[in-house]
Amino acid sequence: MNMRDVADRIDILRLIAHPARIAILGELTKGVKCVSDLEEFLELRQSNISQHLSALRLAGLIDYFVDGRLRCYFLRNAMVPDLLEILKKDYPLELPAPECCPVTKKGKYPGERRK
Amino acid sequence: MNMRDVADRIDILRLIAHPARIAILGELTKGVKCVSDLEEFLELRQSNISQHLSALRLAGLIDYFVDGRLRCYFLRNAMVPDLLEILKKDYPLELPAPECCPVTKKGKYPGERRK
DNA sequence: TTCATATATTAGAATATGTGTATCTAAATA
DNA sequence: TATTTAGATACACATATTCTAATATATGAA
Repeated sequence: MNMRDVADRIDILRLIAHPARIAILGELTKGVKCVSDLEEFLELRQSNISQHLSALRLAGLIDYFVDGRLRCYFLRNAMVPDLLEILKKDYPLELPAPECCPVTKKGKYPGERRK
Repeated sequence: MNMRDVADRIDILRLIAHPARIAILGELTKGVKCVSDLEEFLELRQSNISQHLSALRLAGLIDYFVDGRLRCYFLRNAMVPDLLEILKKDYPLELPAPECCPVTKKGKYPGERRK
């Protein structure tokens, strides 16, 4: 895992961070879906869905096979289910503040500062 | 966890999906840092770092306390470490395609289609 | 006080992103 | 062959994001 990979994954993160694309990926996580399946539960124009699918495919997150005039999309990237899970996971509302100090008030910088 | 929460988290995801902000959050995951600590290892103008910090704080991801003229930032959101971990985690290059068909080739739609 | 330091804010330009309309192609079917 | 259906693509426009430069503010030190 080098830095380039991390940069690539940040690009992927940015691509995914959109409600329609999250919804699409959520469906594809459950199984193969063709575009008209997706149209049923996304309140978006067909062309718009197609555009999102195209972007996701260019990024290598999904792919499709052809069945007659259907295009059957499926998930290709293993990071996606993990990301979707985090979006649903339960978290504490806030992490505890460092002990040294109250939040957004005065405090003492803990440990050594560099330089 | 309702839909509003998911939408909020997608917003957070979008905010985080930026190299500088990932770097900042990565540092804050290790501990409290003030702005000039961050300036040392981010190759960005001070004002730009300040802008990123401000955005992250408005979203509730981080907060700070004041130590003299330092602002000491720390992590406030528990989803962040999980996200950062995913960015570093090892994944198979590609998920297996559905058995029914070769990728981006002809195949048969698996199971029942709806409608 | 005055100065230096640490950080924030503002404004604007450049660029990227999202979406709609219209059009296009390929496959299935009458 | 002509039509319908499933889906993709092109273009235009609005909006959002990101960065730079300049300026402002607050604190501690001289």
